[in-house]
Amino acid sequence: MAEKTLTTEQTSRKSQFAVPYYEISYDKFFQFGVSVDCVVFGYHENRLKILLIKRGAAPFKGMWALPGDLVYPNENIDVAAQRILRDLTGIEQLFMEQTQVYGKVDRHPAGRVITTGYYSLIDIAKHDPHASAWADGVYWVDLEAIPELAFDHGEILNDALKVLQQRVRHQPVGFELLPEKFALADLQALYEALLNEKYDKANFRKRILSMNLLISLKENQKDVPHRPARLYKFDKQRYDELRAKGFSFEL
Amino acid sequence: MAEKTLTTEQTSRKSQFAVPYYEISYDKFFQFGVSVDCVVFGYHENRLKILLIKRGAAPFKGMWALPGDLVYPNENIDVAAQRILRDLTGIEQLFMEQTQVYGKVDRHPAGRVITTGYYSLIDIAKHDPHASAWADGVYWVDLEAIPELAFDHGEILNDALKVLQQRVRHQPVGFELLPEKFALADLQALYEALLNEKYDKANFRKRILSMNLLISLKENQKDVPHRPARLYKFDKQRYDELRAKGFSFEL
DNA sequence: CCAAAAGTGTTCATTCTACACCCATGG
DNA sequence: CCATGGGTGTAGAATGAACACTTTTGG
Repeated sequence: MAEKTLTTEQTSRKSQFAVPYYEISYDKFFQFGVSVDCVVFGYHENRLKILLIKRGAAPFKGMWALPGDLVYPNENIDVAAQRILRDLTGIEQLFMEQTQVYGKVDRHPAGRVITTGYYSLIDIAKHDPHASAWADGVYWVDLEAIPELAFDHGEILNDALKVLQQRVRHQPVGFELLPEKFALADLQALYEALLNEKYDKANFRKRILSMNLLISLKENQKDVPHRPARLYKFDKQRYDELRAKGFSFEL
Repeated sequence: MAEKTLTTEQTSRKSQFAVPYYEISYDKFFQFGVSVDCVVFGYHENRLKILLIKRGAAPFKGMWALPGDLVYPNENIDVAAQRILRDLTGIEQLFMEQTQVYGKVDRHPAGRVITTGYYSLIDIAKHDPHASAWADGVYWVDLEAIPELAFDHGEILNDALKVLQQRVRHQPVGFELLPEKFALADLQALYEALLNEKYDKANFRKRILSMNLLISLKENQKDVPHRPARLYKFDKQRYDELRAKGFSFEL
C-alpha cells in the first residue's frame, strides 16, 4: 500500500494551487465535491418549522430536500453557507453554526460529495423566503409534518434538531427565533416547543430574569384581549461580558 | 452568474461515479481534497497531553502538526479517521467524534483541501504510539507546552479542547482517559485538570456516586504509602439505560 | 363584572457548599 | 506513632417546585 506514505498535507500536482512536491500523482485525491446543506429553523405561532425546498432538478427531482449547494473551489465553506441562505431569505448576516460533516462514500448517487450541515435560526415573521434559481419552491414545513427527504437529508435534519436542543439548554440561542421585542410568555412557549416540556410560569420567569440577560422595555403588548404583557429584549452585550467571566447559561 | 443554477446534488461528469445529468461541465466543482486531522487527548500523571507528529514531508517539513491524512475517494471519512489512529496507536475501536470542518480557501498552501477535525480520548498507559510511514516521530506533548503547529492545526487543537471541555461537563466522556479501574481521586484529578477547577473531595464523591454510574469493585489500590483507595469502573450499560430514559449527565 | 392571561409571594423540599472529623496503611 | 491521603457526616445556605393569589386589560 504505497499510498500509506501520503500525509494530509501532500498535494495534487493538478489542483488549482498545485505544487509538485513528489513525483507520485495525487490527482485521485482531488476529486471530491464539497457541499453545504442548511437546516433553517423558524418559529411561528408556537410551532417549530423548517425551511425545505422542492427540488427542481435531478437527482431526486420533485422531492423535498434541505437547501444546499456545491461550494466553489475558491469559496470558503462558511461563506457558501451564508450565500445559500442569503439567496433564499435575503438576510445578510445570519446566525449559522456547523453541525457535522457527512462523508459516506455512497451518500450521493452521482459522485463523491461530502457535505457540511449547518443550522440556523430565524424569526419567520421577519423574512419571507423566495424560491430562487434554487428550486421549484421554498416552504416552511412544520416539524411534526416533515416528509421524506432526498439523500441523507433526513439524517442531517435529525442531527441538527438534536444539536439545537442541546444548544438551547446551554446557550441563549433561542432569542434568534423570536422577534427583537418579546414577552416572557413567548419565550416560555418557545422553550416548551423546542424541548417538549412544560414549565411553571412563575418559576420560569424567576429563572430567566435572575440571569439579568433581558432588558425590560418600557413598552407593552398591544391589542390583546387581556392584560398586555411587558416586552423585553435580549441583552447581548451583557451576555458577552458575563461569558467572558466564565458564566455559562443553563436552561 | 450562471453557476447560481447549480444545486448541491448536481454533479460532475468526470467523477468516479459520474452520471451526466446536464450538458454543463461541473468538473471544476470536483477538485477538492478532503482530509481528517485528529486531536488525540491523553492523560497521564495529572497532565493532559496531545499526540503530535513531527512532519517528515513538505510543506512544513520538520514542523509539529496534528496527525492527519487525505481521505481516499472510496473511503468514508470516519473510517479514514479510524485508520489514521489505528496506524498511530494500534487501537482498533477508538472513541472518536467530529469537532468541525475547516474549509477556508487558503488553509492549505498547496491546494484546496478541506479537513474535518476529530477528537479522541485515550488512556496513555494503555497504548504506545509509534511513528509509522506518517512522520518522523510521534510524541505526547503536554498541553501547557504545545509548540507552534503547521497549517491551521493550532486552531483545530484549540477548538477541540473547547469541545472536550464542553462535552466533559455534559457527557461522561472522561472515563475514556482513565484506566478501566480507577480511584475516585483519580477521577477528580482528571476533571480538575480538564476544567481547571478545584472541587471539594467530599462533595465530588457524593455527586459522582449519587449518579450510580460507577461500579464499586472489591479491589483496592496497591503499593501506595497511605490508605489504599477503593477502585471503581464505569457502568456503561447502566449509563445507556439511563440515557434512554432521558437522563442527562451533568458535571 | 367576567374571562383571560400577566405577574408576584410563600412554603416546603431538595440540593449544594463548606468544613470538620475519622480511618487505614506504610514507614 | 506519625504522615498521608481515603472516606464520611452535618449544619446552613441556596436553589427549585408547587401552588395560590393579585393585577390589568378587553369585551
